[in-house]
Amino acid sequence: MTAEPTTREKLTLAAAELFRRQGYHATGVAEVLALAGVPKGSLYHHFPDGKADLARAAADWTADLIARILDDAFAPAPDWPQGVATFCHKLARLFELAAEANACPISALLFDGPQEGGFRDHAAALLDRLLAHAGAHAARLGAPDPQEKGETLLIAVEGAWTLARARRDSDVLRRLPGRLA
Amino acid sequence: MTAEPTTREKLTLAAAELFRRQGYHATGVAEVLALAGVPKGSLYHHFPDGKADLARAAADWTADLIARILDDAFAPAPDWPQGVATFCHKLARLFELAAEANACPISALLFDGPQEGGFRDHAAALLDRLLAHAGAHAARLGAPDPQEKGETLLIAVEGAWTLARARRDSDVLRRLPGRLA
DNA sequence: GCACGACTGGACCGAATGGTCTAGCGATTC
DNA sequence: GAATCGCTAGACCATTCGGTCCAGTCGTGC
Repeated sequence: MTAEPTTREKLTLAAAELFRRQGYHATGVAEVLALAGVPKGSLYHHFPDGKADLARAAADWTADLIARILDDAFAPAPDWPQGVATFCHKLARLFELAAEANACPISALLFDGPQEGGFRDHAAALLDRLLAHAGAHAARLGAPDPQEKGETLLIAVEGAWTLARARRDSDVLRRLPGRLA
Repeated sequence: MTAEPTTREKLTLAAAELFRRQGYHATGVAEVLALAGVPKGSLYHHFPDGKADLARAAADWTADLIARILDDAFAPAPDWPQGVATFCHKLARLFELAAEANACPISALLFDGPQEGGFRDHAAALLDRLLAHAGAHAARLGAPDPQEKGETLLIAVEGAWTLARARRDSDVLRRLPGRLA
């Protein structure tokens, strides 16, 4: 059974959703609260540093999400190219879920955040972990130059998402595997 | 001789700079004013719609800048791959100019803007013009499938800039031509 | 059933934001 | 040299922002 999400989870999810759609600075704390259905007091109980804490939690949650999608795509794949294909399709579906104004989860959540407090370094570390994750899958599947393969995938996905966003069409993401071959 | 920039130009430049570094929403009008060295009244004289107008002007200016760099790189190139190499190197230099927290000019200025008033569509149109521009160079240089070539270049540049930003190192951009080959 | 601590609920606050308004400056024209 | 007009200058304003604070509530251990 799905347990009722805790207040902390509700806040993290709402923040991740809104920060991705509108960006960190364009989103008010009140909006997050409204979407989560949680009063202000609770936020500052669970996240003493307020909005900045929320950004960190949302970034962590999103990095986990991407890592999970990465695993789901590559674990059953017979080789690297097929894993890439599955991964891109999964991302395309993720793109389509949020029809309006959906920035790339990775860049939006990792780079639009509080300017102080080492958020930037934290985000860079998360990205490096994702890169290593992708590289590990490439190595496991026997792809040559796995590190580079992972980097290329991430670069391509990042760029393709931007284009898809501009066009409001996931097609670029869907056709990315062909372009990478 | 270089003419003294007009107030309008000073404001546009300052806005483009700050919006790119920090994002639209994270930048206050006062900051733009301070960097431009212009009082508030002048802003609302030249840009009646205030910050939103500023975003449009900054986006236009940036799109022109990228188009100019594109032309500078591809005009003297003997073939497409060499043009790509030059273009990437020029972008890497642009990256290094703003040492701190520099988002990709394209995505930052085109996608982080006012939510109302068709800014999004305007930005999408600018991006399409850039794509067409790149495609035209590819066609002129006799590259096969020029439209696709242009798209691939833009996707790669967009993604590579993101990675470069995370690492604060333009290396990814510099080595992009090799990756594309 | 009482005491306690974790958590919720929301009124409240100072600061900062984007935007308005009007007085005045300086060049150009008659 | 007076009138005009494009533009500058910055005081001022309403609103919204993120954040604080404390009274109340609920579940748990005694």
